[in-house]
Amino acid sequence: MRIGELAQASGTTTKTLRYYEQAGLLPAPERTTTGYRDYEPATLQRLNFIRRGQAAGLTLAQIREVLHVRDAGAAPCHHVRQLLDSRVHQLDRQIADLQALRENVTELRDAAAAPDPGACDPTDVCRYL
Amino acid sequence: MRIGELAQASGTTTKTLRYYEQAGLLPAPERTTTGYRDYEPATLQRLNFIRRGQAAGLTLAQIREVLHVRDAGAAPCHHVRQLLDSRVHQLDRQIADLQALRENVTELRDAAAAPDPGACDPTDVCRYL
DNA sequence: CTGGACCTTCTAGCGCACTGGAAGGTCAAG
DNA sequence: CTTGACCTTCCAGTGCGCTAGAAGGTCCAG
Repeated sequence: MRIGELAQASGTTTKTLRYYEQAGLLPAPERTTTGYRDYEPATLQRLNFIRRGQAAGLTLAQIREVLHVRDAGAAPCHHVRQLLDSRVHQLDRQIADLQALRENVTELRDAAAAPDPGACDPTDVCRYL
Repeated sequence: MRIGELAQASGTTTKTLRYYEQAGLLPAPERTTTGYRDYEPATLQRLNFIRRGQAAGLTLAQIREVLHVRDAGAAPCHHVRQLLDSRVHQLDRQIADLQALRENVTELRDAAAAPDPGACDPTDVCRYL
């Protein structure tokens, strides 16, 4: 399987595949006599795993670690469980932060929407922010 | 007011102040005869405005635009109102996205927490993701 | 044999908001 | 006079996940 095929099959680009290899997410594949990369079909599973990890908001570094655990022969279940758990907590924090921010920005916007356009203080930049 | 003083008064660093100048957020200040930057006290207001804008999640590019409107002599109220309004919508989208993601990741995590550690398919990387 | 699609490596850039460090000038206290 | 804190400019790097482009080799259909 050449890189272009794999790119198409996995819905990514050849650039990205070479980048993943260099980043340690994909093992260096066999080469044809002329130097072309020659991937095993199983690489597709690996790429799908990477995509699922990304969809869950994991970083490539985290995904790479899971893959390395797997490559070392161990079942990464425990590791994955921990990652997902801390990701949920992180999302909770992010959501709470954004909601608080939304409150503040909404207040500012409502104040700015109130009719009183002439009262801006020349010594300040803008009384609405 | 020298750059170090201003940095301390505004709770930032001299590096950041020079960066803001280069990025068009602060006007180039006067210089002493020996080349030191000599800021007007009003710069502190400007920096506070920048900080409030950042706290609302505006980018420096957006803040810079508001400042330029102000510097051109116009009241930036309308512009600020629009920025805040689109920022609220953006936050709504971000929050909704994160909440949906949280649902998905929680499901994955719960599946991973279910007791059945031996059933991993060797042809796949991890059945939990 | 030619053309075009594919492949290779390499270097460098994106956006964002800084941050670090080198090499040098200035200022004030002791 | 020296020390150390401050200031100057300039260049380069951070993290993240790619993306762009150059210069060249390979493969296959017509």
